[in-house]
Amino acid sequence: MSEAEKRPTNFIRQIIDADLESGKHSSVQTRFPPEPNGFLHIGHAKSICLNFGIAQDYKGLCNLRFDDTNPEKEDIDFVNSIEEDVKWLGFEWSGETHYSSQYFDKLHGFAVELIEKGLAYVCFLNADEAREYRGTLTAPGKNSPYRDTSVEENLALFAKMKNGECKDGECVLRAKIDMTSSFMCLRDPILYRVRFAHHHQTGNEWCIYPMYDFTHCLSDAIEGITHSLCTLEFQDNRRLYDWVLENVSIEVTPHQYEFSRLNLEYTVLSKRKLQMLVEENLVNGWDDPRMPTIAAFRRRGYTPGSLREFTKRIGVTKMDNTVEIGVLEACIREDLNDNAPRAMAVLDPIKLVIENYPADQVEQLTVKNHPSDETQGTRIVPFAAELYIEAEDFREEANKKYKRLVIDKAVRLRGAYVITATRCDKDSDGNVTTVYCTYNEDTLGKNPTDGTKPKGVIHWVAAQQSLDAEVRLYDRLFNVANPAAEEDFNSVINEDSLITISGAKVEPSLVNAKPEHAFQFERLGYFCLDNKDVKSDKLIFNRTVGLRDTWAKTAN
RNA sequence: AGGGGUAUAGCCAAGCGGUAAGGCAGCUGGUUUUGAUCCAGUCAUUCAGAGGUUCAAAUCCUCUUACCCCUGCCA
Repeated sequence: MSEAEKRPTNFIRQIIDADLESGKHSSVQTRFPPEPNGFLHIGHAKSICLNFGIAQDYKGLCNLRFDDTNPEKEDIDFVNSIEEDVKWLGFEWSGETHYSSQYFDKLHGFAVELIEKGLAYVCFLNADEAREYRGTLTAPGKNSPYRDTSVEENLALFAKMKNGECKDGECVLRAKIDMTSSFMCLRDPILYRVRFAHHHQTGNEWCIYPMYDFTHCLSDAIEGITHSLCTLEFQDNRRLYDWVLENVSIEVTPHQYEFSRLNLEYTVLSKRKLQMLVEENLVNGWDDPRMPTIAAFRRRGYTPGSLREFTKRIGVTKMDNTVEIGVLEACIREDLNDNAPRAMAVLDPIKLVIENYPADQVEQLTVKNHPSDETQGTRIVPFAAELYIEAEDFREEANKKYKRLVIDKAVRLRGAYVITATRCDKDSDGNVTTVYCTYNEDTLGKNPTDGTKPKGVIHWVAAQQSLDAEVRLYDRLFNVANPAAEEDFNSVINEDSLITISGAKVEPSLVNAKPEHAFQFERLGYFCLDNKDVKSDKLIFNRTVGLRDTWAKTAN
């Protein structure tokens, strides 16, 4: 990871610096704790880079821990995809993968300890009753009628819960804290619920499952986490996090710190909403390249480094924020401009016939793979009398601002000769089908000897030698900057978020393209071979991102 | 007066009592066989607002305002 040059600074790193200096901690231990109930998205990448980045920079460790306390919503497939995504992003977790479910025995023991201390009780209030007893934001709650059950009886009841003698939802184990607290999460929060569900890690061993607030802090403590980083909505929960650790017999090292979650314009970043997009078939799965998931960015041609750079640029604070997609695009363009080999592709081909070029001749031109990085070498590109060029790169007539092919005007064919258009053919609808031109034989690698210099450069492929390709052009999924605020997604979906071009022509060297490895199709943007779909008769390319286009901006 | 948080440029974001970093976006020029890249320049007399302390305030104090989060047997 070469981006380690300048370390980011943020309030969490400042806390760690202080903790290290004061001797509160001698080393740093973090963790990334996803629930395996969906795919990781760019918001998770922020957390991953924060946690693993801190571990790297401070020579500490970072665990990967699945927070798997809700078996009904979780799945082993998500465990696998999450591990894959973290590795792909370029991080290695400390030791084996951890699971909160590994600690179910210990957690149970701590629950028993709380009961013995008179700090937890089994409550038979149903969900509706519990809600009533809880009170509201402005009104205090009232004590459960089961709050004063004896320790002995609570122990027996909890044992029944554990032994499967209570029905689903019949009762819960609650902490005895304060039903009048202004922190709602301190109004006797639920620690355990009864759930006869098969768990992807523990099978049918348990029929009671611990809640997040009870599990997370203890899992952190068990693993020796020093700095437990989470998002802002858990700020209130920190009081419960600390309460549990203070009231149980465990060596306490972890402290929770909260940072703001990432919001990105023109997309949604909540698992629930992403799941909705998948289930309603608004996209083609979690890894549809229009999704903001790690898997989707990967499929689209984003590099791990570009995503890491993005998380570095957006920073870590406690301020609510919505980042413009331009920041993300700038990151991937910067990476790919330096590293993606160039190639030529024509998305909307029209024929170009060079009338003074020998009809049966094919030249094998040597073309640079990168305009300024010589180390990327060269490749062979065939040149012949019949080529394809982009339909929008030709006009019969145009003003001086149009720097492409116009009748009686010259342009450079990228990496080849200077040509001058002479005439064109059109179909019955008036669309240009073929452009005729002459070429200047003495312009390969140099400007015309008459001192003129063509004002434009256009890309091309040789007609006979080119390959057929399908090209998928992606754009933002939503038409509004903040789709999450919308009640109905369907009304703000961008109908042009995917444009499939089936008749593209690409240069022959692209037979060797590898999935996910982006090329710059000159003058068009960055594209990579799709890593999933395959067609026998043509290559399938995804557009990662277009080139910056200041001309399009002023033209419109 | 429920509680917990946050306010610095269009969007992110440094700053931590000594006179407003940086990135993205934008705007001006220059180079260029990609309308890309690259290069140079430009872009907050002011930090949500009002008071106060100080030689000195985005930084400290007081009040006000706006926005976000909290009433799952989700995480």
